[in-house]
Amino acid sequence: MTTTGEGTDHRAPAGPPAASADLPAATVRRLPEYLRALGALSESGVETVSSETLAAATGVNSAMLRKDLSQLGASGMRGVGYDVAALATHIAGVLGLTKDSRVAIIGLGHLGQALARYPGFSDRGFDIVGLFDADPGIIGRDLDGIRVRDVALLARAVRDEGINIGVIATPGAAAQHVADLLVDAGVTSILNFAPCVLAVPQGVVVRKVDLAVELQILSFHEHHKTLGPETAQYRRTGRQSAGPEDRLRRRR
Amino acid sequence: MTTTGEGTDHRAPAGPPAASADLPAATVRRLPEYLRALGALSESGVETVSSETLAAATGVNSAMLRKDLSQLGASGMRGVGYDVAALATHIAGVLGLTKDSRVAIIGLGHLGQALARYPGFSDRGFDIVGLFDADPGIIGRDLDGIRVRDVALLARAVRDEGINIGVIATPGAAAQHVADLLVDAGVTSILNFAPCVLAVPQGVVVRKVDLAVELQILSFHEHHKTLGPETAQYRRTGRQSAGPEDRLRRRR
DNA sequence: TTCTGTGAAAAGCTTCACAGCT
DNA sequence: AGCTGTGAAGCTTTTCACAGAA
Repeated sequence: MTTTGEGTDHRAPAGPPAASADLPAATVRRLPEYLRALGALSESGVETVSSETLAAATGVNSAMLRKDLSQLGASGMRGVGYDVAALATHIAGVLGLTKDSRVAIIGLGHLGQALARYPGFSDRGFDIVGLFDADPGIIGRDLDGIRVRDVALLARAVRDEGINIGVIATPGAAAQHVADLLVDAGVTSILNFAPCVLAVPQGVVVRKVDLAVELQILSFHEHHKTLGPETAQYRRTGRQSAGPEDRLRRRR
Repeated sequence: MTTTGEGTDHRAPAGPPAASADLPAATVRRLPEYLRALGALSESGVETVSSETLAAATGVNSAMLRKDLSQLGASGMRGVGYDVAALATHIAGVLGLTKDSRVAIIGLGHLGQALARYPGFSDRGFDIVGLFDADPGIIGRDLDGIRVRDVALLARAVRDEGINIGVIATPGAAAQHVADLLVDAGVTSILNFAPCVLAVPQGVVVRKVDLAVELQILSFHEHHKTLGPETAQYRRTGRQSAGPEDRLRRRR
């Protein structure tokens, strides 16, 4: 996503600070991983880290990590590495995590409830400010201090409460309707857990997570393992060296 | 999004018949989507479908769909399209869904419990046969008829009960240990929801789903919303999921 | 010396455009 | 006519390999 043939030929000479907008999609996908690994390092008291070490902690190639970071405008110190704290701050800034996002979850079946209570969201700067469902049996319930409201109130809540991310955890049949409500109310970022493709206008970003799809992909690999004994080469999963760095990771 | 340990495959030298093994990773990722759309079509009574229609239902380009299917060895009828039922059967076969997989979920916090009850798993041929946790307060509980067992019993259960997929939904700190248990017991397919990179031997496929990562990617796009929305790229409604995000696009 | 930043090459993925079957 | 199957082109992502800063 967001790719442009950039990277090398930045036309205007006097390059400003450096655009962190318009990064390659593949890079953006990896930034949260880097950020998480940096957080772990920071908690261990590490102050600087080499691309090699950080790459190992995130499962990528070190050259790619360096390229990602340089595209971001971040910079390390040759011969030394990257400053853990500064880099984390920089990445958080690029990801827009400096201000908390306001999230609504629509659909509070088992999955929606689990998402509502998932500590990883609030831990990483996402405020869950609205829970909505269409089932009268669920509306009015309290989940960790947030009351579930009728989905009919969604549009107003989006506007009044500054909600800018919608998480759809409804059954597939309701998902498009909910997406329409969100989009009409002005939400332009949607995370969709329903097993269906959503139609949304340009400018609205939808990311889809389908848990069953993940299992089916595993099934494929499982099914084809018997064939080509060593034709398929799975890179990266293998450990390269019981490096001293990976054993650390304590409390989140 | 999300993925880990994808194959970088080098095809075997001479390609005899037409293997459905060794498909490009990108193709494999789309197969479950095709299958879902075919299921929906089938329920609507549709018997044949064109690549254009099926592509629209899954949010991909029709040429790509055709290429995916031909790589699979499936074939349509020129001038007509694809037989819905036959194609669904074929894809299910390639994905190895003809025999049910046996799944264990380790870690039954909110997320694990939601996964244990997620109907999309059993609906699509995944039997959840084991639930494991380390917390005595959870061990012994019954979730939809399955009793949560002590994780100390995991290895034996894997062997005795033919478990071939492990789903890790523990906190990050416990995930590597659980992965080691699974691998030692012979599991070669792991779905990891814990926010950490797992080290596993070659041959073990790990897919990672990190819900917070998805939100952070949305945050990035939300944060960088600006300029040039004048690139009509996908007709009609927008695109879906981890699709191309484009913007500047030179004309040729 | 160590380790970053980056051209250049390689690999992979997607789209185009059209030949050719039904 | 309608639609598939596919070579070729274009684009993106990854990896290599090394110049050069600290």
